[in-house]
Amino acid sequence: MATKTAPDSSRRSERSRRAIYDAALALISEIGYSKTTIEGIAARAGVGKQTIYRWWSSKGEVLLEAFLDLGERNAAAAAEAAGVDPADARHIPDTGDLAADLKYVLRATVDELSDPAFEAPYRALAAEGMVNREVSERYVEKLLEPGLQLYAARLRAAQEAGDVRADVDPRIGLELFVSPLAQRWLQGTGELTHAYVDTLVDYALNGLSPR
Amino acid sequence: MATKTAPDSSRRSERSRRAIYDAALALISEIGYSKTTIEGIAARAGVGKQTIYRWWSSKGEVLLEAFLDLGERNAAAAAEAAGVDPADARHIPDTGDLAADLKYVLRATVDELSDPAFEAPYRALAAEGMVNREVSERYVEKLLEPGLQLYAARLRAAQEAGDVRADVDPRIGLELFVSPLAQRWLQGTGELTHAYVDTLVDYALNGLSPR
Amino acid sequence: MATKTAPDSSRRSERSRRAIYDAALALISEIGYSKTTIEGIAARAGVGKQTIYRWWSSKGEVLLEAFLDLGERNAAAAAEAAGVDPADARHIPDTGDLAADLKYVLRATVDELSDPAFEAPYRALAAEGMVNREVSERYVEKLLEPGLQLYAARLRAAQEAGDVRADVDPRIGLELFVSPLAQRWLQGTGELTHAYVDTLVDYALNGLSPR
Amino acid sequence: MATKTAPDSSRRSERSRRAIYDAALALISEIGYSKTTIEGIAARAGVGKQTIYRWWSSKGEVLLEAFLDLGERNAAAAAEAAGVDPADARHIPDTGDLAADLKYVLRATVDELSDPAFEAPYRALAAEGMVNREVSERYVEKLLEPGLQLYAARLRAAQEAGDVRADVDPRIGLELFVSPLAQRWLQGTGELTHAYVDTLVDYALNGLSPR
DNA sequence: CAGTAAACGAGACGGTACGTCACGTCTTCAG
DNA sequence: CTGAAGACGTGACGTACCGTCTCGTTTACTG
Repeated sequence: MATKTAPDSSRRSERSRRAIYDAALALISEIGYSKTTIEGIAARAGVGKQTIYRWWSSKGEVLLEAFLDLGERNAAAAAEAAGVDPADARHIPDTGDLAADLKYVLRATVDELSDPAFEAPYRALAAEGMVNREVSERYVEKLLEPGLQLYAARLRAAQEAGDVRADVDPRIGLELFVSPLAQRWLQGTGELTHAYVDTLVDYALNGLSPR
Repeated sequence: MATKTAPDSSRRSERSRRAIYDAALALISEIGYSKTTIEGIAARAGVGKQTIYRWWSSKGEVLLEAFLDLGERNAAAAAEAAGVDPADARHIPDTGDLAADLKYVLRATVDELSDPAFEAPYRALAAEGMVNREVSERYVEKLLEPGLQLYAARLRAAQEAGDVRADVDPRIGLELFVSPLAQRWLQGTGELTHAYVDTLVDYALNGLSPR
Repeated sequence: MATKTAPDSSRRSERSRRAIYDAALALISEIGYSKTTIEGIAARAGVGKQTIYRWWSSKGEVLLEAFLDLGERNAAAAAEAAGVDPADARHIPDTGDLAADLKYVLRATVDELSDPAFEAPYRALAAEGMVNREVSERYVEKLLEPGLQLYAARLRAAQEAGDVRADVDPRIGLELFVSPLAQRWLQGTGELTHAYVDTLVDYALNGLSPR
Repeated sequence: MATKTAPDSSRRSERSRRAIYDAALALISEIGYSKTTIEGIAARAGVGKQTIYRWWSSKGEVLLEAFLDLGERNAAAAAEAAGVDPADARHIPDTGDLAADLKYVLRATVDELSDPAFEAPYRALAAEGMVNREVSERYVEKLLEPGLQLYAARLRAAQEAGDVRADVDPRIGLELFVSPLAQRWLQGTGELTHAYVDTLVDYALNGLSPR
């Protein structure tokens, strides 16, 4: 006794989905999230508005999926280019030197966050997630958590190697260097440089108190 | 040949300002930021739309000022209630035990962030700030920075007492416990409890590596 | 290389046609002509939209045919019920008393026009015909003209009997009592009663000037 | 306890009203009533849609008022051009020869109904009135009735002069020549010529039966 | 203390976008 | 290989707000 007879996803037009993702990302980069409208996305994608409303319930959802799709395609492309198993592509290196490994990855993150093509949609998505419960959950689950898990895994490996105290909770420990970076980027409370993340790693590993 | 003949702020109606702040905060709590409209604020405040547009340029600005005003009134009320000089009201205590002092303040912050009356507008403001340059700057300057300065000051005092290494940059050091809290709250990446902030302070002060 | 590969009418589904006629007439009675949609007819008839578009080019056409079909079925049923040759069924009686015969038929027409089941679709059809050339022609040809011919025939018989002046054009003469009735019904310029049509017949036959 | 707080008509923009009337009539002449949209009228008039919805509730109402306005302006212009009191402008002449007077006026009506500029909107209005109760009432009251009253008055004068039987109801009598004309025009059941209306008048005044 | 200029409440205006509905066409899949 | 089902591009619907622009009406300063 469905009220609205859900659409039949097996008949969905792949062409339209692609075009909508592309249009959404392009518009957000060009004119910003708040000026991007569903009508504008539809027009740019050469698609009827109803085709968007049929499959998504809000602008935030479209953007989230577009962004996830972009991430997947990028990851696949990167993995392919490197001739690497995609499953390995996003690992944090483990050279045995924990500080060096973290600094390497966080420096790369700083560079990525400074890329204007990435920044506009990612920032918009984060803001939407802060205010829209539904987007928030999928955002954390699909985008944020997987990244954090990598850090947690690296910290656990370090614990086994004796480089991190055994009683440290990795899920909290990683926040000492990840969250400051996130906050500076999101709220603009400070500049993002390689030196800054190096300092963060040093402080986090060694603490602020004298040894 | 003035372009716009700026309004004469000496003639501004205090009554209207009050009513607009109240209406804005009420609406954001009741229906959320994105459903709050300038027209709605005006109607609720019993005010003409032009009176809003005369003094503010966007919904974000109205909210920001309403929120600052709320903070000031709360602070003044709290100080008065405590019979304390308002200038002292927001200090971080210095009992000589840095960890205890930080835990005390951060636990209070956790409680404050869990207050629904505070949460909706504050969160909305943070989200707006992430996306709107103008709001962002005033938000950081007026709301975020003053709070961070208090932590920085406390850390500097701790350095003089030898409880924090002399080579630590207090502005970065404070982020080790403040930013994780902020991120969990804004992005919902974990729960906010007193135990959590206690752990944060311990990790931050003592580091993750074995001593 | 046919342009449109016209549908093969020999393969047409009689079941669908019936269902579409029924659905169309039911919807027009229930919700009115302008709120009746092709999509709605298709859904109600349990038929694909294409099945409608294949055989009719507009809502007006569907209605027109549905109505013609209804009329035919009614006539056949009435004739059968009366045990009469259907060809005679729609004749205007000729008792020798022209005025009485006309009054009899026009009174029946008044009753018919007051039947709500008849009224909604018929009125919608008339309105559509006033604005849509294509519908108009078929409407006049199939529905209006046959009725008018009956009056013309009766007037011609009256001319032979000497009850109507020989120089009168029956096609114009009949309008004196038929058109006023039609206008009152269509435009609501006056009430429709048996007394009214009696008066019309009297005036038409005897004229307005003193004799 | 009004649900919608009716608009303040004293603040209404005369400019917009004019532009909307003009746009509506132009569009109906150019592309027909059913293809004319509120959006189209607004665009053509250089007006926001809401300005139309604020003052009218349907396309039919806009057209009706546009048409009434057109009629008033025409009448005023005609009266001025003729140097005549506008109150006299629409009288049916009374030369003492009833048949001649009626033929004169009906011939003029035929000419008017053949004017394409007049025809499209007038016909659309009549059709709308047949189907839309609200429009219908105002249509009859404002457009149809005043015209019919003129004929009724002329017939009453003829009764006093002894040219029409005293027992004839003028409101019904006039339908003998007015309604046939209306029906031919609206439903296209026959051609409209001067000869036709002459015949109508003759039949109506003298009846169809031999004298 | 009147005169007057600005701020005010109200809300109409030209617009943009919303989310929904139906159009007429095109594609898929079951009988 | 027909026909129901329904997704698609299109475009109008009627509504909500936008930011601007008059309207009178307070309100508070100035002469």
